[in-house]
Amino acid sequence: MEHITRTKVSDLLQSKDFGKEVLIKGWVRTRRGNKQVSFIAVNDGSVIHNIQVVAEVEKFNEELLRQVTTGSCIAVNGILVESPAQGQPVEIQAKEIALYGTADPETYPLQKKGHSLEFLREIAHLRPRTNTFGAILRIRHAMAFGIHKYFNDHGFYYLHTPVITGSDAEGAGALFRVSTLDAQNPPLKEDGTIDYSQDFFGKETKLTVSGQLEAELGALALSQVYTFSPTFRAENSNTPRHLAEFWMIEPEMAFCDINDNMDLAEDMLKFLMIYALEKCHEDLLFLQKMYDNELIERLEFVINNKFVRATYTEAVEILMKSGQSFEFPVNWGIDLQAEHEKYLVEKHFKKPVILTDYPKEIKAFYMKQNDDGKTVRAMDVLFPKIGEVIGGSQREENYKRLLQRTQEMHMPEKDIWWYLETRKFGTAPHSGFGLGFERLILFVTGMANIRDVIPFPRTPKNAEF
RNA sequence: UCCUCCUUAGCUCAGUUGGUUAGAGCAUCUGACUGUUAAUCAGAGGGUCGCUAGUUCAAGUCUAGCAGGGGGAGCCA
Repeated sequence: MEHITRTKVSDLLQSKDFGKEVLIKGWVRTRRGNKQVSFIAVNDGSVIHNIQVVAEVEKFNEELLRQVTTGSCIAVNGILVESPAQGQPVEIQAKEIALYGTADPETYPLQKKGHSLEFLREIAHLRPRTNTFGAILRIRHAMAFGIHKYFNDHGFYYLHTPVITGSDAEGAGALFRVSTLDAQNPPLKEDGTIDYSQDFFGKETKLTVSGQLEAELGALALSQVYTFSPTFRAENSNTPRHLAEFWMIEPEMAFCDINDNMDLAEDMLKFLMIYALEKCHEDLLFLQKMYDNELIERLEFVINNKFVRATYTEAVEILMKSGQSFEFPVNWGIDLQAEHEKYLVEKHFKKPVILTDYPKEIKAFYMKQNDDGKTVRAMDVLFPKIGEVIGGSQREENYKRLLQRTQEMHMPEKDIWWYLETRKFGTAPHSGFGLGFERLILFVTGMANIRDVIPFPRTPKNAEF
């Protein structure tokens, strides 16, 4: 059996080496047939399609064939032939079948027929074996690889930012505490509060919500860096667009203003859509057929249209003149709600939109203030269907103005003295943004729930697997 | 966290005004079929109706609480 090397199913399906002896290994999707012949569909995850193994029943041990059931794992040695039947270009005439692992058909939860996505979430340990999750996971890989490729090709350095942080500097939401103290009986200070000076790091530490502040430190030395890292939010968010643990991509560029920043965001997103269409065409076709019949059209739409750029103030005017009745009334100064963003993207502009120059009160302390004294150089990229996919800004590089904003927003200086020092020592104009990786994957796969685009989702009340 | 809907067989779902022994399709098992494609055909097995309490002669069905899940909203990426 092991005298030749294994070939991946993806390679065999394209092969024209008829008559050649091959070895495949994979998981059985279905077996059907009659007393004379068995057809075994085998998938090894290399491609969405299965390879059909044809076994003449009389040549094999009856007990062995009986155990080749949906979900079992086998190796097959045989001859690659052109398939005489419709449905597949090639198939394997089996000479030898080895069984690596059986799967009791009475208890194996995956059927050959479709399952609901909700049910598959309950068996996340097995759902990678479905066509849907095979496709999603291959696309997810391609997008991760594409992101590294894009930044590498554009002269960015991949900067590894810490996952454990001692500051809540970005203020992006509730944090998970990281501690080795005895939760039953923590050391207390005289005032009854927990004494974190006795904790592992000698201070209270959390899981990061963003690598941005550290990415800025990198940009102010290497000019162009990016992070691609897990981030954590302890918000009790129960929506199809939020995870407690998700991956974020954060480029940060010195000598770069808000317009350069927008150009980069648009160019990178378009590159990734093109990359997906090129590298994952069959998986996208499958997802389009099963879940979202406008998927490829939507990806091409993003590629072929220039993103609309408008200021927050212009957007507010459009919304006020729209005649729409919104649940949240519109006036200058409000944070735009999902319904407002949806109207702008899907009804008014009908294109991806980048909004800029938001009121400083609703944006983070580090964003560069405009000369009007009211707005900051923020930018949000809004996509159809999923809303905000990117949030970014030009950063405040002026030490005094940044310090003033940290004080106004009650940022503890002791936590971010190092960040402020970059503005004291060789400061430079710089910009960056954050891209939620799973939101990107939602858009590229056409999936509706973010729990279905990450292998093992972490959400409130759910850390199984 | 708020609003709303859902929870019945392994899966997807029916189940009438509360009323005898809770149904279907698929899956599984058995059998038939000389090349199948979500194969087809025949038969069989499979259920503490999410949990707890209550109303009632009687609860899958009505009420309350709890748990889990979906959709919408907020927080955001």
